[in-house]
Amino acid sequence: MKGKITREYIVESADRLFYQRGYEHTSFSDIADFVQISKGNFYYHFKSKDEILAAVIQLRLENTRNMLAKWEADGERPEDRIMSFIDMLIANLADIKMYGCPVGTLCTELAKLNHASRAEANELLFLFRSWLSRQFVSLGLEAKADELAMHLLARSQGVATLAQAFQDEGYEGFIKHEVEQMHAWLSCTASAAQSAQEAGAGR
Amino acid sequence: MKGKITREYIVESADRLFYQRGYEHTSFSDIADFVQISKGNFYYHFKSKDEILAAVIQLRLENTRNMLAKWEADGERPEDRIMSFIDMLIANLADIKMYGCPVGTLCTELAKLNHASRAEANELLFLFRSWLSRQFVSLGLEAKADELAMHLLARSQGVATLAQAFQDEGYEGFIKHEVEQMHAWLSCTASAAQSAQEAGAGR
DNA sequence: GTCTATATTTGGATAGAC
DNA sequence: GTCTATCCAAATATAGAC
Repeated sequence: MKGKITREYIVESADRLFYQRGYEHTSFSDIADFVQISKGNFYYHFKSKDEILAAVIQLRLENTRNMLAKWEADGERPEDRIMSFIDMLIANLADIKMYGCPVGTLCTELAKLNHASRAEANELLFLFRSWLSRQFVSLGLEAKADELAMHLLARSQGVATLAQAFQDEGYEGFIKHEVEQMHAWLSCTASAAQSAQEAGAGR
Repeated sequence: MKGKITREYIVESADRLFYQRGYEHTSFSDIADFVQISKGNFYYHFKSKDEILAAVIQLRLENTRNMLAKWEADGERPEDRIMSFIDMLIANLADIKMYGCPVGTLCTELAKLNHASRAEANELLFLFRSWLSRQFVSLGLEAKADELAMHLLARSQGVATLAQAFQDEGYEGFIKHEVEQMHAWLSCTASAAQSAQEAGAGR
């Protein structure tokens, strides 16, 4: 069962390295060095670099699904659940400043490479989009749910991009400020939805 | 003076290729093939790949400065000028769907590569930021000008990222819808600034 | 200024011993 | 399952002829 462990360790390391350095800029040797195995052994576990990328994306998909399920279980109201999404920017502040959003930067890179795994990477984004969309539906905003989901997703992507580019040249507290604004936007959207529903019920 | 022309042609071609395929993923041969010169000749004009990237960034900086100056000259009110920025998303719709934002994607890539020219690429983003900031100052929003500039910049970056990732899977008219919302946000911000100023003047 | 030819290095990938 | 040794292709870069 040693193989299982090594394989997992490779995937986790590659995940981290791809995030920090980018997929193309991370070589087999980089991963092998990090995991401290020989390149030959590496190929016992993965036949190609594409294959390891596919494994990394599968791992991320799984982790993301678990995270979304947890948010779903933990958040009482839909607003609370959406808040979990927004607050990711704060929870991962340090990493985002250094390496951007792991999902967005991967999708951007694979798009330029025209890589075979591009669609799977986009599925990561889509997971967030459809999850957010469902939350907005729960808020009673069926008609605009997907629009609102895309809007919020776009804003968090934009914040991550600028946070990484400017790092500490961004005005102090840029991310926190944007997060606060997203909170405000969400409260506004949620309460508007509620009064619309009450008005509908009162008719 | 043939050299001047060739050099310029190389830089323009590299600019385009770096945008479409990414910097690291574009090889010398790719550029040489595109320009239809030999690799040997290539090195007469540029000693290294880093050097050509630097030239490409300088070209983009120059083009950006010219564009901003034109917007400045053409737009009557500050709102109109800011609108020019927002409408870039529409003007470059097709390219953005295919390749994302040329500035954002370059900054993201160079950040991961930890590339020497990273700071110069960021300067491109900074050009937009400080220009937008000045427009908000003209609107009478000195105190919040940089915040508002960063906010708008982030939103346009986010829209570009999602537009590229989802391409036609995004709901129909995603970019246009977001642009409309940015217009609305801008009108709202501008008129609030105006009434604040009038209230101040009326005191 | 432009070419062909070639050197150098790196990264992806394989063979075969242990 | 892991290693060493090696191959191959691609990419950066140089030398020298025209």
